[in-house]
Amino acid sequence: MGRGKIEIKMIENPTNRQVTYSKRRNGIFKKAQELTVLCDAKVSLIMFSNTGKFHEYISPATSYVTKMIFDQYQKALGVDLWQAHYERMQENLRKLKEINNKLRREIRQRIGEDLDDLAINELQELEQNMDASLNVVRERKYHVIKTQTETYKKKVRNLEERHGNLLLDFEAKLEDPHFGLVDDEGVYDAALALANGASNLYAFRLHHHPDHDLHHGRGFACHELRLP
Amino acid sequence: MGRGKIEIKMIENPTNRQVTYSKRRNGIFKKAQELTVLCDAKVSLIMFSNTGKFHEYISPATSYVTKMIFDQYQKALGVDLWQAHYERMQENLRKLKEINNKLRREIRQRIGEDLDDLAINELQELEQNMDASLNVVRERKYHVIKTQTETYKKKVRNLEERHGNLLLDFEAKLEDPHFGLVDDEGVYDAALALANGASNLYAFRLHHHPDHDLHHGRGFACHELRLP
DNA sequence: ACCTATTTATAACT
DNA sequence: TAGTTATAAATAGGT
Repeated sequence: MGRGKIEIKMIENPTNRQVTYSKRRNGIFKKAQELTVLCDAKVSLIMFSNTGKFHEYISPATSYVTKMIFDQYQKALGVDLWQAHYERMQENLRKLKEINNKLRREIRQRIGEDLDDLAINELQELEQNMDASLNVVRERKYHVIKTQTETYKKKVRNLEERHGNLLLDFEAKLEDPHFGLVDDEGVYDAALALANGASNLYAFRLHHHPDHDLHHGRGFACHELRLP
Repeated sequence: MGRGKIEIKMIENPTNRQVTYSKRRNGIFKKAQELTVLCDAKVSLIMFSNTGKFHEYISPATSYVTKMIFDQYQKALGVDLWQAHYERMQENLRKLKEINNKLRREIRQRIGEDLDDLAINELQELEQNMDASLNVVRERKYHVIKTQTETYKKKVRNLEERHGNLLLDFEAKLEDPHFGLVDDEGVYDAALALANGASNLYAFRLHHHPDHDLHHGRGFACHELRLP
């Protein structure tokens, strides 16, 4: 898989060999990593280049069973393949902590703390930055409000229209000779039942996550659709 | 690389997972074998499926070297300490990553990104929060500007005063009989030399980082103290 | 390092 | 499980 097909035999040119080693090593590591994720497998991959350079990929422990089996295998061999992994983990941990601290500091400054060691131009920059961001947030808020308001308006209009149609329909039926009704109470109950039963058909579900809805919006919907 | 692209995440269907494991395992083994030949490398590849099945590829002449190196690792470092810390480290790592993501999200929101999944009340809160923070930053900025301006004012006032005293002193000396001077040119030169020489004593260094100074502040100071 | 023509691996299907 | 094939991914050779 490349510009040309190659025969699988030792690459004589040391430079090419080194380049190929590096590329293919990364390829294999990537595939090993994918295998651990895709198939919940445990992989230990250790390699030495012909120049003696050492590289490895040790998959993190995945499922409990897999880890146990792997541990047993290690025990049997008396080999701790985890050592290098541990060191890499420590390095990761260190880096993450560092990044974390930077992030925290950035947030603190954006909350208005920790400003003492900012120079005047840094302060100026931060202020402008925050001002711009605030505008973005404001615009988003207005957008959301506008969109939601329009959505609810539409839904209410729709509901009202359907409700009105129903009542018209019902009235029409009242005048229909096939629907002669005995007394006022009966008329009232029937109308109520029809209206209520029908409104279930129009109960609107909000499409996405419930958290996405305005509280007042949900309250409204519930109220409109609650049965007596 | 198949009929469709797949996401790298655990394959839920056990049958598919098994099939993929088997195929990809063979793919990796093949690549490992090719690497040993092409690049004269030593590879040790051990894997367990999540069902506990064990497979390995050990390139010729590798296992001895590999074992030796790992034995050395073990000897050099207290292996048992590792196991005790490992679980906690993993937990730490996980938590740190989680916190990191939260922090990043918070920052992104405060930068005005990632606002799409905020509800209207959350947006409202964010906006108020940012507004308050922005005010804090502004106040801090004004405070810094005010403080620096006053400091510079004081320094300038001090300089002017000293300079004035010097000139007075010099004039006094001119009138002193011990300092009889021959001609106007001489008087002028001497005064100039004294004034210039003296002003070096009062050249003020800004205490902190150069970046901390107002640009106009620096420009001003340089101008005042530049020698003719 | 990066690019891309080509080969190779493999996902979905049988 | 083994084979087929359309497509994604890896990479050989080049810059």
